[in-house]
Amino acid sequence: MSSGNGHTTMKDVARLAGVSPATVSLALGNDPRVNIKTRKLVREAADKLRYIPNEIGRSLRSQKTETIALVIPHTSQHVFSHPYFAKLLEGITEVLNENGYNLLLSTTAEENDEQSAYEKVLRNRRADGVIVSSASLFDRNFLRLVDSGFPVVYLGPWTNNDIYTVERDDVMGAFSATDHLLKLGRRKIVHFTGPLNHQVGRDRLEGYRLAHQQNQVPVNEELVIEKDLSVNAGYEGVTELLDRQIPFDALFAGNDLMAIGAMKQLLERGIKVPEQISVVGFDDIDMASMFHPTLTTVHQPMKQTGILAAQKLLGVLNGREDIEKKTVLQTKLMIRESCGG
Amino acid sequence: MSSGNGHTTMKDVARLAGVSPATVSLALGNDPRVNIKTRKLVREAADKLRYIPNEIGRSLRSQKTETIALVIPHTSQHVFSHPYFAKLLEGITEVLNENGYNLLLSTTAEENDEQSAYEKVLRNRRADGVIVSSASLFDRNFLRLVDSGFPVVYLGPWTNNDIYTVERDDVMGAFSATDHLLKLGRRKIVHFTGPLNHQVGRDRLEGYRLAHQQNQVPVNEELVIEKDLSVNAGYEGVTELLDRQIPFDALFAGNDLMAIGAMKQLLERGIKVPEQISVVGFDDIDMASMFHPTLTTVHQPMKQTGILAAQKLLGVLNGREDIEKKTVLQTKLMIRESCGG
DNA sequence: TTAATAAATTAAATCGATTTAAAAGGTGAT
DNA sequence: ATCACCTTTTAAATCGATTTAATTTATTAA
Repeated sequence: MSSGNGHTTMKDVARLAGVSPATVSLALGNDPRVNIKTRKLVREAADKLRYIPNEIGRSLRSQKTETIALVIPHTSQHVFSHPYFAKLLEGITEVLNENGYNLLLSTTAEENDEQSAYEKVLRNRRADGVIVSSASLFDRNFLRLVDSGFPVVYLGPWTNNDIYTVERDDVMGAFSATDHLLKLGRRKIVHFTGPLNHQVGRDRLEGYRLAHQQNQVPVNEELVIEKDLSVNAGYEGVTELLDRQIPFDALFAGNDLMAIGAMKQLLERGIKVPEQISVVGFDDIDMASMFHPTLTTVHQPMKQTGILAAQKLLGVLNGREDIEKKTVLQTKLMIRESCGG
Repeated sequence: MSSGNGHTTMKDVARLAGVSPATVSLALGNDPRVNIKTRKLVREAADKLRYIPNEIGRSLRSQKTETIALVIPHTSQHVFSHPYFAKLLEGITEVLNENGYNLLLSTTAEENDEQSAYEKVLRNRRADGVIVSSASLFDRNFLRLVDSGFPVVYLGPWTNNDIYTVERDDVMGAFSATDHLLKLGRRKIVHFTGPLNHQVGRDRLEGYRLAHQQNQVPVNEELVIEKDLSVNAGYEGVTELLDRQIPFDALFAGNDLMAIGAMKQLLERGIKVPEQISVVGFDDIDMASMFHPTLTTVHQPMKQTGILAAQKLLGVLNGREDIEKKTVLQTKLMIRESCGG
């Protein structure tokens, strides 16, 4: 039933149909140059043999892989556990499935130049394009990738108009959260920022400052604390604040996980949310509304980000000219119980 | 600097080094047949041109892709949002990265025969092997895949010894949870099962029954309720029980998400956990200990599952003979606050 | 019937690597 | 100088498809 190692190849179909491999290729591609009767003949032979084209062979010739890579730069792998990642993946796979594309998931533990996820996947030609999840600023591997002209969609803010991006208005999101707390009369608002070597963290901090400025409330720098975006960081952040007896009446956490960790510790210390401390998060993960009190948070369209990024990349790959470089998604403050008022 | 479309190919290296492509291939493979001085020469030329072999060409010839696929059968894509998936992915990518393998993520929305994730990825030859996340029983596409002899590691229980599996002792896990509740004196224990067309759901139900049997407590079939494994299912499950005024004093949820949803609804109805109702979950997701009360649950080693599955598959691909067909991971009851006692 | 033209098919090159078998180059013994 | 043998290099086939250019077959016009 097959030629070589046990798989049905085009040659097998050609032999059964009594035509040449070239005809098979054209016929299956429904090329009008092939007689309609021959086309039918070939299709029947292909069906009978359950022929599925070998994508590797096809890729080599066409210089296309019908695959895109999602690159997550040198990470502690915990990203996977972040709900953002799951939703992003949902969106991406939905679009890719609709368009018959495959998804290669690429991570690198080290920042190793040679073996960086960028070098590996891209120059390998294993994917036609990449979606790059927000990298730390000034990663030179990433910059090299951009320079190389390889199709990239970057998830996050980018200063100039060189590359395709899907971003959130983090400044505005953080502004709305902080502004809401200020309007509620809170004046000592702690902000747990995410890592400040990522633009996300910087932008949210900027929004926090902006809200203070507009409400003519000075920022107490002691209340701005850099943390990583984990539950634990939130938990420990509150521990430290309480132990150091720093007074505060609200917390704007860099993301929901931190907010959840913080609320946990506040609860354990017998501090009432929102009566004593108002808490606001960022992301609006599914769990946000499962806690008691339910978490007020800045909603960001995570799945939509994945959808748009994938559509954008496919658009670029298909040579469409009408693709805008920058897509900015708006956030929305979801007011629930954790901030009171 | 390059031959065709802008990428450095082996021919380019050969030209620069003044040797034939064949020599380049052998030299870079460090074949002793090539003179040591030539090898050095070639390596230098390759470095100078920043040559990276085209994996597609290599794959076509070697019939290997250095890629494995994680197949998630016809799913509502919500799987991604389940913490189990994230941890699994962590484990898998860790092993793959160590071994220079790529990961292809493959899902299918439909059960469509032709386009099933199995057909697509496997017969395409885009991956050397697959890890299949627990499928619904009797999926004929899956059975066909197994028959084809394609390297497969299946995540979940399998009746015979035909295929490589990594499984949990779900029966035992569910037993320990239920037994614990019974030992606490609970007699009307609700069980929200997961979908019963999956072996997981069946096994956990079996453990639930077994515990009753051993404790000589009859099972009230009205308390066994089939639900999907979501937060919402747990929430609504409790709503229905309360609305139908079915008395119960404990709940063993098929997973933590359901338990969390259930606790949410109990809280809203003013029913105290664990004083009035004891709750136990299954999985031990990170969030389990963030709730109040903290969730008693059956721990399963999710990341370890990924690690073992990946190691097993790579072992099979490398032709190792000492790989055991079946690996069964043990669970562990984590006693926290939600069940009292 | 033959020439000109159109339609259908196929041989062969190509994509980028690997690998086998053949060729070329060296060395030492006789 | 010749032969045998070993080392090194390379030509050519191969993997499985696509596509161009050439060939074969069919159709129409004269």
